[in-house]
Amino acid sequence: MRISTRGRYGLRAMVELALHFGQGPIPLKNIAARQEISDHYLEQLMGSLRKAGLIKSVRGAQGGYELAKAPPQISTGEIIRVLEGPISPVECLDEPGQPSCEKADQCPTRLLWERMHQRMNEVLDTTTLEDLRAEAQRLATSPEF
Amino acid sequence: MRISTRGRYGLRAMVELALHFGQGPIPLKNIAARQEISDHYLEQLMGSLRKAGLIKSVRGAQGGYELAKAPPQISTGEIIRVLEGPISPVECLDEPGQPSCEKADQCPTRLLWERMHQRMNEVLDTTTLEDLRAEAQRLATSPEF
DNA sequence: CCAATCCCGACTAAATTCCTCTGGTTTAAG
DNA sequence: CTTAAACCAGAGGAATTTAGTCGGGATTGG
Repeated sequence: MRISTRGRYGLRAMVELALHFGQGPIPLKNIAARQEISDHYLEQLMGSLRKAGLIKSVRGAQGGYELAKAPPQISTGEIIRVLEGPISPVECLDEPGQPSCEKADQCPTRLLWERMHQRMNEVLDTTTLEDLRAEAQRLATSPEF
Repeated sequence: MRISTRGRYGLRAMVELALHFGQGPIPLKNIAARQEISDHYLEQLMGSLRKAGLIKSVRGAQGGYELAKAPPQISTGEIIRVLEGPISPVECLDEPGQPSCEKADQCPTRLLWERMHQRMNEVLDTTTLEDLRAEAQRLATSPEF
């Protein structure tokens, strides 16, 4: 029941971009170094985030990545779902409309999974990148109290 | 981000036991057949549930398994955690007190993981086996309306 | 006794995760 | 124009986890 490194690293990279939002592109190498993530691996994650339209890339020398939208306009749900796929405790809840399991109408445990699913996604959709950016700033400015 | 077959199958078996609570031990073979789970595999899961004190076993002919407590006294959290281990989106939240990561004080993403962790476990701890037993009964008695 | 049933540990095939590696293409700066 | 910084794309592979299988042993009611 874990978020994998894709989601964790990717989210950290996004927070990093949020901290420098509006300051032009940040090279991947810098992010990778600061977050202690393998360049090549992070490159894969950034590719996914770019294809999803959450970040923009600038190629060539002096290039890098930047957020495609302002931090308050990006939910952590968008980020995590791009990197991890649908966030649900069981496969049969992946597609909202679809039952996807012919026994769904007769499945008592579905009640529990639906409750979990709802809560998890509620958190992801109401927490924005701005929240994490602010938290990062708070931690950096008042570290020892 | 999924509950594995251990948790899913084990929970279904527990609901089965809840439906027959107070009627003496149910043989594993019956549960496995009704839930379409491999006997041997389910045996492993029942072993874990027994060691955790959630079910009692009766050995020998006419033996089987039964709940160790009444359905309202068993939370789905107890069941799932026995079978899956701690339910948390990231490893560093496994131990409640422990930070378990030396950078925890400087980790902005922790905010998100804590929120998710709290909600997930809230659902697990407030949903009881009785809730699922009642749901099973409801689904069985009014299936087509 | 013996058949039904729980108990236990070893093993394994398949899937997933977490990367690494190679070889591009694009572009700013000198 | 050349070079080097940077992004891009996809193959591959080691380690881990998952989802079981298998074979036998222990207990007990009839």
